[in-house]
Amino acid sequence: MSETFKAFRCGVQLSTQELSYSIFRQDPEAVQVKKEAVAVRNLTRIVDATLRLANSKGFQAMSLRDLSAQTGLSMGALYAYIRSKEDLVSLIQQHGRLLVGGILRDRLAQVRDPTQRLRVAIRTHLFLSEMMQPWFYFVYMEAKNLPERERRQAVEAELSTEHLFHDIITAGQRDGGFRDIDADLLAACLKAVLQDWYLKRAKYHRRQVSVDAYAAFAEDIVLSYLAPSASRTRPENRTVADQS
Amino acid sequence: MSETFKAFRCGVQLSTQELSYSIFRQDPEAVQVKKEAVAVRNLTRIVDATLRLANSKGFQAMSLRDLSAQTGLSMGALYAYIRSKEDLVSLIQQHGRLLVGGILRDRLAQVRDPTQRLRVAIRTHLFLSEMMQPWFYFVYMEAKNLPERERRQAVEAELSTEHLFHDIITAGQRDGGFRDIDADLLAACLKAVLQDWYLKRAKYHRRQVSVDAYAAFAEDIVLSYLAPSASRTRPENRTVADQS
DNA sequence: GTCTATATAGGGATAGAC
DNA sequence: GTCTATCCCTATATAGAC
Repeated sequence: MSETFKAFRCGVQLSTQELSYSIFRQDPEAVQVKKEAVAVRNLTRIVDATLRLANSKGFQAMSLRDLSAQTGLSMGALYAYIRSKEDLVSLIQQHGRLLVGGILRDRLAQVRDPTQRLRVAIRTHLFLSEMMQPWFYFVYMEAKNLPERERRQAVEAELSTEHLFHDIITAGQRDGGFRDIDADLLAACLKAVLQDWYLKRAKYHRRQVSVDAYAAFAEDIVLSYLAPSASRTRPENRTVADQS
Repeated sequence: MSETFKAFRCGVQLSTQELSYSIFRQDPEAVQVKKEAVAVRNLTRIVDATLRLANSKGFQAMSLRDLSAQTGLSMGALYAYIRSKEDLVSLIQQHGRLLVGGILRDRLAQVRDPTQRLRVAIRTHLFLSEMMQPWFYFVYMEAKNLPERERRQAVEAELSTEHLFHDIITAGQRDGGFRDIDADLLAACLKAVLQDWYLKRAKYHRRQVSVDAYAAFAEDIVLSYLAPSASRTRPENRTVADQS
């Protein structure tokens, strides 16, 4: 049986606090405040407020005075944590990608069978975006507004997860019994479906669709499309029970 | 055989010029310039430049000075065509929706069979977004930055096309032989796949995927998922030839 | 109808006290 | 480490000439 979101969440260190800690550790010359406890606490506030404000009105439209009000820090204090407004976007994107990418790689390293790899890739991607929805939404929406260098990194990161899907599919076509379908297009569409989960999260929440249900659906549509004509994949039994 | 994009394009009046004409006709108190030829020509320039600039750096980040430079109109002249920067977004969204929505409705009114309706809905949606890609991209990306009232209209419009897909699917489940699949989820995923076409257009262009090929793929994956287990839908024969 | 010149506000960023 | 006060620039929007 596949892992549920509840189980997944317990085994993973991923939050805006982790992100802030990563910024504090790796960019010491960007963060002037040296006391770890204070720095991480306030950085976390800054990151959370930035995601909240930018996701509701856009990053450009969010002023540092808005940010100052939301975090409880003064304008001057903000600049003890960031070098500039632009710097803030870069840090959030960069370190978030570091965390998320690492977890996805770790999870997949343990699986060999193409069908299982596809299932794990789908679920992990969805679960990560569920835990960090504001970050995923932010990166997607603000990517085009970044300076050239950062923008290219964002596009590359996105393509690399698409290539991951693509490689799993072609591997399955070689030796997993998958049908001979355009792997490029299928990977792209799968990516689009997974992205919809965090882009339209409010809609799915309103309809009471759980991330586990969405994952099961995504797996089913892709795997049954890839399965040889005669046999359709049966969706796995899933317990709705909540014990993790 | 399904209609190709080339054929579709010939039978449809849809462009930023049509959009500008719609603005000129319906918002006479917004546009101070009264000579139709001049007004529509300059409005078209303004709309085109706005879409270009906003889609590359974001609407907020685009200044009216940028717009002035791109259109060749002075700051003062711009204000003979729009009441404010915010007004500009509203007009573009509103009138675009009017045009696009009308065409989609017209096309579907002629078809009864659920399978054919689904095909036509998919193709029409893709073809419209192909003809007006900058507009679709703009509306998607800037929706969340709109004032409350406009934002709700944008969300409603999006949900209404999703409901359209939903209704076709459930109709097909009643009397078209479609499998009993969660119609809500499938409609949502189909929408996501169609949106990916205009959101990631550069990627598909680079890979030389034509809109006709993408349409065929989208139809195939959805219809084969809905088809009863035994029989898979065969993709229709498609000519690659260019005669329209 | 279109231009130049200007009013006015709000933004990012910094200086220097505490 | 954090605050207040301030600098300076750019943005939207308008006035008034042509």
